[in-house]
Amino acid sequence: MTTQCRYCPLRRKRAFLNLSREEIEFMQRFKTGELTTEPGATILMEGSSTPQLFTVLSGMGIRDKKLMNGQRQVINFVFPGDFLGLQAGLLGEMSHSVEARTHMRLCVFDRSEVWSLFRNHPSRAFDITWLAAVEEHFLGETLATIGQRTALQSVAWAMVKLFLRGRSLGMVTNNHMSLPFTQRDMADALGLSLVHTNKTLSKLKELQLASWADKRLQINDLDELAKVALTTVEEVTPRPLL
Amino acid sequence: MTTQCRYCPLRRKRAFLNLSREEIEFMQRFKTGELTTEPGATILMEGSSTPQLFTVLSGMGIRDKKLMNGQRQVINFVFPGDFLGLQAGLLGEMSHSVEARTHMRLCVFDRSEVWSLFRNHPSRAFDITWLAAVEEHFLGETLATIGQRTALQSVAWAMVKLFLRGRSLGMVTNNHMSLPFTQRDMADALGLSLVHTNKTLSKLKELQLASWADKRLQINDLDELAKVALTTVEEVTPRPLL
DNA sequence: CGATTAATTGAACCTGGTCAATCGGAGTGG
DNA sequence: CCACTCCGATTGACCAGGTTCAATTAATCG
Repeated sequence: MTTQCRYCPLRRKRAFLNLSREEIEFMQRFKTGELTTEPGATILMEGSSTPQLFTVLSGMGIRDKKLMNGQRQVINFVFPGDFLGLQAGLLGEMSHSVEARTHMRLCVFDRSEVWSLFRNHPSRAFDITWLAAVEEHFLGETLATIGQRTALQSVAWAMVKLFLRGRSLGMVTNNHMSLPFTQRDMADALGLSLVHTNKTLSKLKELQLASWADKRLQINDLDELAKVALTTVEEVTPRPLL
Repeated sequence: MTTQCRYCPLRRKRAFLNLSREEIEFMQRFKTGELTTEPGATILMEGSSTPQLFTVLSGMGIRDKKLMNGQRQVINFVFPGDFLGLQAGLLGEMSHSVEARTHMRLCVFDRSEVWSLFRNHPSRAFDITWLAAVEEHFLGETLATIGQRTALQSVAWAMVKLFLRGRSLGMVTNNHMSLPFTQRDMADALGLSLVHTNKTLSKLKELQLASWADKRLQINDLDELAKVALTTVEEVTPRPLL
């Protein structure tokens, strides 16, 4: 028994734009089921072409890709509300994998319906493109981070971004939020070595800016952290939810 | 007097998918003019919200963004057929700038018509999303490059990608193509220093794999270069042209 | 001809990587 | 309940890929 879209708990969060009743009903027909996965599970595999698209209902994960010498690049971190599989849906093949890092619940859509969505529901098509543009925007920022920021700036930047994203989803209590990744995940996301990532985290803790232990992130001074990260604190703009 | 879409010289190249006559006529109505720029000109500015979208008819450029300490990250290189301004068109604001590196001719579209495009022409809307997905794919690869590849691998990778892109556009003659960027552009694209980029280029030349001088790129051994770059030689898939 | 921009080269230095060992917690089997 | 094993986190020592500084060359331009 799957949740009705109209009762979807995500829709109420201020991180997401509201849909009209009619739009919600359409998404309900688009939806073909729900998927539940355990931590560590691979939801989408690089190079594969799955018949499904997903929206994350709860839980967190990572997108990553591997190069032929075995190294790994974490593309970004997956949060509730994220739309997965656009690449497979449009290009026919995923360019990265998606792995669960916690228990996850996913809303499942049928890839073959994407075209009918474009044909019959331009506003939803627009939303998909909107999400793709946001993703592109974010990847550009990440590129600038890995390419230009120092290790300390990079780690600080990642923490600011993760924290703001979490806050927009109501996951923050008392400057704390759950961050169920490993230091290796973070290292591979920032193009740093595991060892140096660890030492950099120690330094941020020592500076009393932020600490991350036992899968929990605590931010002590967001503004100062952002300053170190060469960025500014900006609320995440509400996004469409599919 | 601007070119009629139906006579657009780009459409004939095998890098692009064919459109039906009806689709071409629609694009003709969507098109509002042409823009010509000189090398160095800024076509779109980071943070601005321009009323225009562009398709590159000829010439090359770069997309880049600056961080608050003055450093610059080149996001990628702009080729004929590229669609510019999607971010401003959808998100209302560009997250990066676009600068011309040669004389350029651009096809101009009106941003306010984007919505009508989604409403009335789902196949074109689909194409826009397709392009956004390709862009996302490419940025992921770039991320893996900057994050995981060594300097030699990175520069080799960039050359392979640029060469393949150029070849798909018919810009290659005898393993040569025009590459009107500076070493600084390349350095900022790969997150390397100018000096080290220069030395790495020397090494690739010394290895008889590729050389780049006087704005011309010459590839001597594409397969071997790709091997150094930890990648494979894959033809660029034909893309929609807007 | 001076001024500016891009490319090139050498040398010193340092951020961050590699290697290696240890620790602590969670799970597992005896 | 303890021994054993894994895995992630942590720390120190050493090292190198790549940065920074600095100087020179070459080409273009008013």
